[in-house]
Amino acid sequence: MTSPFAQLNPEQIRAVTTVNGPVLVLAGPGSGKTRVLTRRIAHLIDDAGVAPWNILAVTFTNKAAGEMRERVEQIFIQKFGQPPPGQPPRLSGLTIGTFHSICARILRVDVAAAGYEPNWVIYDTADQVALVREVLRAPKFDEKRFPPKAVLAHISKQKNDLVTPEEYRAASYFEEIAGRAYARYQEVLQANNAMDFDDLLMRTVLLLRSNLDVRVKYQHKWRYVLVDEFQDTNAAQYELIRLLVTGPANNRNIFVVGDEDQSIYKFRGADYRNVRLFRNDFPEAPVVLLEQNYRSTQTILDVANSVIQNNRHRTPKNLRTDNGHGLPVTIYEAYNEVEEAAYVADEIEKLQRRGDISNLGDIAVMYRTNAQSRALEEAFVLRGMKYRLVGATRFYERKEIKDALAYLRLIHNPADSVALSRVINTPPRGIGDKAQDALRSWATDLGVNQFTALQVVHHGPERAAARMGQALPPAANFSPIGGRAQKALADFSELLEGWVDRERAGRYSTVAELLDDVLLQSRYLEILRDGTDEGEDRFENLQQLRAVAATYVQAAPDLEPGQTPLGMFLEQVSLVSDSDALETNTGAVTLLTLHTAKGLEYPIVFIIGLEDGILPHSRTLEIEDAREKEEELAEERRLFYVGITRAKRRLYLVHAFRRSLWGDSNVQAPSRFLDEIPEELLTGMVDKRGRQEGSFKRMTSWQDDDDVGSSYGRNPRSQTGGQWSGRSKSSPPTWGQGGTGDKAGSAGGSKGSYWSPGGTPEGSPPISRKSAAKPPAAAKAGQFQRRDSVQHSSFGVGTVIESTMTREGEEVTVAFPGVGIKKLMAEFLRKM
DNA sequence: TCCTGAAAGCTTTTT
DNA sequence: GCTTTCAGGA
Repeated sequence: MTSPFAQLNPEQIRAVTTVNGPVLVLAGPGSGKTRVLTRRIAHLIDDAGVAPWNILAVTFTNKAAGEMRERVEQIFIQKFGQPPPGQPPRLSGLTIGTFHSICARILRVDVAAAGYEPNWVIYDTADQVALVREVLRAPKFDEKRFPPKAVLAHISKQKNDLVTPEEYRAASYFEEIAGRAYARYQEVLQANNAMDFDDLLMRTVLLLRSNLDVRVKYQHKWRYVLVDEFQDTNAAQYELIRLLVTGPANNRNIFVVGDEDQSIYKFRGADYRNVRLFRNDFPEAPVVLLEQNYRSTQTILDVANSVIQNNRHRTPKNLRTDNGHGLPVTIYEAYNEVEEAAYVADEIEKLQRRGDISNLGDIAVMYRTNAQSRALEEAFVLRGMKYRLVGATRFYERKEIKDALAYLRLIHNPADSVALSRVINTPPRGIGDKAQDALRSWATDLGVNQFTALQVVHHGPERAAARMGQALPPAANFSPIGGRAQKALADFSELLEGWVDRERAGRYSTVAELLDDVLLQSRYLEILRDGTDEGEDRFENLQQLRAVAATYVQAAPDLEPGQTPLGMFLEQVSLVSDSDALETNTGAVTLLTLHTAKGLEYPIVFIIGLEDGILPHSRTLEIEDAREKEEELAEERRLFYVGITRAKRRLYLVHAFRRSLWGDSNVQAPSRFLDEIPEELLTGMVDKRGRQEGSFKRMTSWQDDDDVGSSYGRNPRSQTGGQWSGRSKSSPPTWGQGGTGDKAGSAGGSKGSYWSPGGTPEGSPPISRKSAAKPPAAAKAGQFQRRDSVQHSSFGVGTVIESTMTREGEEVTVAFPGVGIKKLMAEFLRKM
């Protein structure tokens, strides 16, 4: 039997085998830290005899948690062979998860101690903004000039720093207003029986602080705590783990792994100085440095080193590898974002042709902001190259999904005013702003939630009070709502009560059945499926949601007491993110932001948009306070560093000379970070003269007539001809339905089959009916297909990329060589 | 109350 | 350039 440590180097073995007490591992990128974590878990269980249920491992994403569990299982399979069918018994009870999911789990059990009802729900960012907006609208905040987002950011920061409304002290007028909003915001959250992401952490910490019994319970439960990506923990998260391993039991078995240089979540409250805090709080902890890199070539590491060493206040590391030097890093300046994307795509084709890669899945293209994916997508679609977009339009942020979830959330927790506001008039049912305002203020007067007020409107005060078993104040006898609005509200109440009653009675055996009821009886589907492609698209998304909902079954064995399938489903969809579903080896190029790239690796990596204003981001460059600016710049540099160190074999650094950024096209200076890379590590468009003069700015090869008096003395290259036809205003490319690139035709064949019995009242395919009512184009529906050659009177001959049916008729997206990508109505095109 | 067209605002990054 | 919000008319 081979030792589980066979593949570890001495540094790693030391980290793993120190069983008791705190350990701090400072791990460079690609140093096998995940392996160290998994080996340690295996070692604890297998060699030190620790029970799996006494171990808690915290990771940064759910995906990382899943992978870690898999890898630990793998170790045991290697040692003991395949376990009998079912869970490997050796690992049952082992807890691996994100901070948020672990907090949700603690709160699920002990939420009453935190002052919540068991059917509480989690608010996402959009819900938070809606709630802040509502709070700021209240009369006592007559200053409307405070943007809800800024106020929310401030509130969020307080929570992440564990500053309660009572402890809060304002230092400016803005902070004064924000502080008052914070207090009110927390009140409303609690009244709604809801928590936001920050609450999950803060309330758990407050619970453990105030309730010794609960704290001791978890101290006995989790005697060994491991934390990955420690540099990205915030104050609340750090306090949480401190509360778990110190105090009454004081086992101090805390094992943290992190890399200061990869801290990229400051905006979320993360503070890499937690590493220093840890050293203070656990002075006895050995510090293990992992500097050996198993991922990249030495050249890539040298580039990474040369960049990151410009940050101050860091523990210097010397990244080294035995992988050899490999190829120099390629640098390329594109004319604009269109050519940038074309270069990336062409280069990938070249790599493919040369056999440098076996699989498109070996390649990742990384960028600072999600908006940058657009040009890439267009280039990839044009070439028929498979790609996979991570993030961007996130599934759970789509309108129809949020609507459906709001209905479910409201049924689960009728106190949820945000969900109620979202669905009360969606689809339109005659409850306008006035009626909603009346309901809201009447509920406030009565001191009840809006669902209760709705029932009073519906049944009258006596029957409503009897129905709910709740006494109502005398004011309940004087409803300010009458006429049409009353009828509309009563009808809505009837629907809602029906779902709530049936759900509480356990009449739905799966969450999908409830969802079916909701979408049909609310006539949501009927309105949604209006015959447009977009409507069908959204319908398909709902089908996907339904598929997930169908797995939440009433009789599930793993349901915890007091927990319903609906509750589990809602918690799950709140805590899961898109990148969690990120599969590897899909045979497609991965497009992702530098942030989501953390923890991943690819043989070939392109980093695009390396310009001042993009990376580092303009928000950073605009900061006036010098100190703050330096810190933010350092964070941007770390982001770049993270990107560089994802690459195993080849790295491309790409920037554009011009870039269209919200409408206007601007000349872009190459990123200042590029100046930090020694020339001998680079190949491609490196201009010695320019670098001697100290700036990349002078080495551009593009001439631009906007740029009067500039020193761009050279001729523009002419290779790609008229691709951008002079001024880049020419083709602002707009794309189909907006960001559906990640869908990849997933929903199965049952299109329109279920839900259709009552889904469209006529029972007929709605598409033809509705669009037939519209003039000419519909008659020749769908006459164009991808790859068709077409002719246009002024653009000439082009190739169809996509054809979509809209209310107005067929809309065709065509690539015209030398002109660009155009979206046109079918009647302006002739098939060739 | 709802729909339409115009205007404003907007973009870092994510659990 | 795109999306959300606002104002005004049916």
